[in-house]
Amino acid sequence: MPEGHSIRHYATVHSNAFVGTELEITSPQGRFAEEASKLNGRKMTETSAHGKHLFLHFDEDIVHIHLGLYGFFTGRKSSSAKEPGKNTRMRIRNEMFTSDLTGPTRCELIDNAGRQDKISKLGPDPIHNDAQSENAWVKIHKSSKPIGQLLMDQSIIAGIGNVYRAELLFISSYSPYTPGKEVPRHVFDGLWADASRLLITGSKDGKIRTVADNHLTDAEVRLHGHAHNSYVYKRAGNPCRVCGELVRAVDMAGRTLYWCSSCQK
DNA sequence: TGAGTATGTTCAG
DNA sequence: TGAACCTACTCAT
Repeated sequence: MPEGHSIRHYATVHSNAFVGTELEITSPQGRFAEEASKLNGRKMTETSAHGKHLFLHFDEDIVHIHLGLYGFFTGRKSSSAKEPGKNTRMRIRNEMFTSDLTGPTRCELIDNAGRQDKISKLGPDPIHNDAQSENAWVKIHKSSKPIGQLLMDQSIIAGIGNVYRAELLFISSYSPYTPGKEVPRHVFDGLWADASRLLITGSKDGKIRTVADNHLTDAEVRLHGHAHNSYVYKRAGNPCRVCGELVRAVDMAGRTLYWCSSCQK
């Protein structure tokens, strides 16, 4: 589920497993083979994340990864790691841990200037304690595009995807169709605070969890930890957890937006 | 077995 | 705005 929370999660996992140790780096699929051979045998020095972009640092060389729609990492103890599949773009391995990367939109070797360039095109990331929410507010406050579209724009706020977009707007009881310039400051502040809280919670175990316990059904409570619960995301045609009205799915700028027209005025 | 779908980005027109 | 990219999974045939 590659929204900002998973990227932060992967940054932490790779930092804990690999930083400071000598690594075996390969590209079983071959599409990262040249770069992998340059990194093979070296030490990872740090990891960082901004929005949906992950950076694995090897001194001046940095692996920039964007998972896109399908990309994911599989992590295992090296003692129990299987042979990599033919689609494994990159395998990172030391004595203790093995991480396989599959299906990323981007996996490339860049330098620090390249990393700065990527980050400069992104808005503030609510998962960072020192993020400047003011920069996002200024852009939203000037825009006539609907807030549902603006929240997904990575150059305004980095890290929010379709799931968090739908859930954040539901939690705020706000209509996704309100133009950005008509969104009051206190609503924006609430959205930002919730985004920050939910992204940080989600990054701890790499899962999106947005529904308060008192809004879960008994069956879902029994499945807690296994079920993928949401208020509105992918719940089109089902009754809203709060008011009972049917959740809607509509197209907004090419992406499916889920919302409750009764709760979100 | 094949079609359809998905948490995203980029580029051509 | 639509297509392309990339992979895994579900569902219908």
